[in-house]
Amino acid sequence: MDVKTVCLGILTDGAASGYDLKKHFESTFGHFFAAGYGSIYPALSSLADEGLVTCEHVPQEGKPDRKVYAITDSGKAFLLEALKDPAPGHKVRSDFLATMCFAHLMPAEQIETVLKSRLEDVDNWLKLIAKAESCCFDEWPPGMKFVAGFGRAMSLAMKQYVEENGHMLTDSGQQKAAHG
Amino acid sequence: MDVKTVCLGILTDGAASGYDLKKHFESTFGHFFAAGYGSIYPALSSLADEGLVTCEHVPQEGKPDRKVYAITDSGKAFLLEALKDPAPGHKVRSDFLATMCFAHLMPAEQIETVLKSRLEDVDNWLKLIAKAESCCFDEWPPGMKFVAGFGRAMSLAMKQYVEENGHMLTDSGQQKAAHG
DNA sequence: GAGGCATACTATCAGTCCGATATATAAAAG
DNA sequence: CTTTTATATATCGGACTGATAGTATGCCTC
Repeated sequence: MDVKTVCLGILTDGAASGYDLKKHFESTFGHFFAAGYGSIYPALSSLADEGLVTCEHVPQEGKPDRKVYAITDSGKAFLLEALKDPAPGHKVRSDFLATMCFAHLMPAEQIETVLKSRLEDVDNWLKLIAKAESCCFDEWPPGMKFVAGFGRAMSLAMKQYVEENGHMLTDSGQQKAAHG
Repeated sequence: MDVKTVCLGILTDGAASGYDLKKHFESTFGHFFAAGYGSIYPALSSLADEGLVTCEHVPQEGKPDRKVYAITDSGKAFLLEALKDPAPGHKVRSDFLATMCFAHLMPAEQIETVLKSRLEDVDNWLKLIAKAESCCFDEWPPGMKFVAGFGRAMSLAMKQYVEENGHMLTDSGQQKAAHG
């Protein structure tokens, strides 16, 4: 499942520009599938080349043309085929956990800063999910509701774990010993 | 935090070959920071070029030389500098959730296959974490214990959410309607 | 009314990473 | 006797990330 395929999926909900797609990624997909302009624009060009989407140029005053992309029948067929993967992956890439593995090499103060920033980050995700739900929940297909709930459940679990176990990293160790 | 930096961190625990590092990534780091040979070997070459690690060639009969890498003082300094990032990220890239967003385009049977495979995957992670703990828990620094517990907490939360909410995706919808 | 910032819209590029693949040997399993 | 598993190395194309860049409008503040 690459960015191209996800763009195609979003387009099943209506035509959109690259800019629109980016906002969609930020608001709804951000917590589990990030994509920036550097992925989206090449993806759309490539989809258009392959005939999976059409591109309509909408001139605007003073701004660059809006390029509005719409999915085609062969695009829909391609998407349904891509959705047949029986075991789609779920990967985590955590600089946070990689850093914490080496907590014994860090001063306690630095560790606390990192834990705090993680909790702030989680709160931002929770707010983002709540915001997305408050605006569109009733219109969402069941899948989007499932995914939003998933994001909330994982965020809450992370928050709870960090709050209850963060002390492991700063209690009793070289850090405290060096202190007293 | 790139693969290079994590390799450097692992080498603080003793000299190792690229092959050893790969096993380390699989057993302990796998659930939050995956890396394959395609990342590890170039990382080690580059670290050696920069003088952050040394490389000792150990000849072996019938097999290619073992190249054993050890961290240098400037390597340690580089690592401590890298660990100063106050807000290291934690990213999820989930083909699973991306697929579920479009569950309304999929037959119920396919959805159930996907959910089942996710639960199996979670169980594998749990087993992997338990195995790593059973062998090394007492020797681990606090950071590794924290990280293993984190992995378990998140895996259990995911399992629970999928088990309790998976029905949302197959109950009441085009799928059931088309059925009856 | 000048400066700064947000919003709207496009796009590219270097660096990095991922997955598959290739090569070679040997022991263990079937 | 053939396949699998383990030990070890390494490369390559394609994909993705994060930063950067350009251009125009409008809003707020000093």
